[in-house]
Amino acid sequence: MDVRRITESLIQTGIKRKLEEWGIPEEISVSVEVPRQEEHGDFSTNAALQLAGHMKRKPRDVAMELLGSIRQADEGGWFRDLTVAGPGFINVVLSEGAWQEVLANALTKGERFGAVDRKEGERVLLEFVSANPTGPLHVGHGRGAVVGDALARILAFTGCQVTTEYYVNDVGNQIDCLGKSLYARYLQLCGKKAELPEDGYRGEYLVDLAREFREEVGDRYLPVEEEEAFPVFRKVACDRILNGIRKDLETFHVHIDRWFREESLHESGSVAAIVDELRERGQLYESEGAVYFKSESHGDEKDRVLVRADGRTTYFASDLAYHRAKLRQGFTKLIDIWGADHHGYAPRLSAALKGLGEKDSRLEILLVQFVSLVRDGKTVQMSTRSGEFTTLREVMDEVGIDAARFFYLLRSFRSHLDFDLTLASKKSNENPVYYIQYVHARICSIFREAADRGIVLSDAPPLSVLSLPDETNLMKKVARFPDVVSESGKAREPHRIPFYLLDLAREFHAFYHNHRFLGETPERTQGRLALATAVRNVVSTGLSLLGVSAPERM
RNA sequence: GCGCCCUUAGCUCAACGGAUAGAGCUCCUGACUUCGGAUCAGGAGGCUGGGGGUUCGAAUCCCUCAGGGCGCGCCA
Repeated sequence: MDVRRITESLIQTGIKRKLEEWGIPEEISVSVEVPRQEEHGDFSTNAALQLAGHMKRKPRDVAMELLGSIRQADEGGWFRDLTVAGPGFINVVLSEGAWQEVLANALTKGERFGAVDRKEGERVLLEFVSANPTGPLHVGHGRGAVVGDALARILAFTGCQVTTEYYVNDVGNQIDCLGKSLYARYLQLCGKKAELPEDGYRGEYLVDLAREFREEVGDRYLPVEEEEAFPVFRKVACDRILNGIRKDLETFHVHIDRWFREESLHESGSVAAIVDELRERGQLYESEGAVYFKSESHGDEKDRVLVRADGRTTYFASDLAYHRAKLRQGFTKLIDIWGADHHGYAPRLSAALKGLGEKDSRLEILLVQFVSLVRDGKTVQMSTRSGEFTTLREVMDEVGIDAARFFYLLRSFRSHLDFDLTLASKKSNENPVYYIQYVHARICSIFREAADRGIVLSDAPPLSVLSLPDETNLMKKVARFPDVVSESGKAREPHRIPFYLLDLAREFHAFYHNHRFLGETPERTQGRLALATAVRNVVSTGLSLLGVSAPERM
């Protein structure tokens, strides 16, 4: 039950009737909003402002007529007050009964309040992290991981069928280079002089890995020819690093349903097939021995190589086969979450889907901007190649899972993030994550105290006693939750939820300070405990959508 | 050079084309004998980077300039 939806439909009904009367087709977009200012009511519509221009009438006059029609449409007394304000807005105040009805619904639904149960929701494949298995996850990957995971939770909660997937780039030059780097490290440990490849991976983790491997196999690969030894090292490096990544994500409570290996596309012949298909569709041509895809004609800035002069396919070819495979599995929406450094790649992929005759609107690419770490007010420098980077594991250890996830999600992923390690690791009032968790702990504490006093919340608490402005305001905040979650999912903006929760927490803490939950009249105590229950449920559900725990004690 | 993203309070950031641009942190001043002070109340802090345009209405859309980030491989 979404207050906004109910309100919106009543307003729309009223407007529609009036439009029919006036003989105006409903092509004008009319919005129902939650005003920023409380004095402007619970909801507000700009309908009259939008219509007045077309009708060549004064907005306020149009508003007056619409208002009458909306009032008529509201047969059940959902609205308490309708007024025309400012340049011609129609402001709406809901009746107390309406809010109480929502609260009752929130109590019935419990932790499913705000959830959408849809049998045939959109089938979404959400692909994220997909970091090359050439090193441990760092703080940048962490952001993509949490954003993707939270989005998956939000979409699932709002009625989508979501599958999460990690695309493993386990073939190609970079993996070859990784294998060579590990091989060099191994030889070095065996006391042999060996140089890392020019663009090799210099991180300390490969030395550790080489040591671990040598402890298992000893010097067995010392006399083996490089060509023979190399594939072994490549596989060992790739597998073990990927294993580390799996563990990191697990620790971080990031859930991946499927791990999709690039190599499987080669094994199954999908890559070759996609090249053939594009050739049949007349999308390819040869130049200087290489095969190009005509991506420029589909909106990319230039044509791209699919097959190199030496006959090997490019990463782009694999990626095409990969996305085609995803679409063939019946997903109606593919969401890819990429690091912002890959943004130039997006037009190429959409171009390719068009070239394959697919609707490119089924592909949505979200670009997550970079993360800088800040400690004690100073930026921590990072560089993957030199191996000087802060790993996700280190951040989790330093600030904790809850705080790390929360800090990642508190900002729009479309903007750069300064991750303040000093602040995030503080277990004090400066740290906003505890402000929210404290609401939950506090309410649990109230119920512990209630139990001690022998007070039990009844199944049908008298909600009509909740008539104080502070009580109504808290109810209103609770009632917004379904709308916030729904919008957060539609806009692909998880950060709206932490902001909402901070807002709710503020409202609750203020209420707590000014009123008592226990010790009033029995009816009032029942009503307030009901309200507290609803707040606790919303906080708990909201935090779970972020993958953050809701502790009973802190 | 070309392309994409960003620029909002001292700092970090919000704001579905709407009305007087909001939070947190920092700084200052206050509050509880009660259910948890990881709390609450108040104050200070802004020409939304500059300039044009569209609109009844612009932080938001368009153009332009300036500053910052990131791309522009037969790497992935």
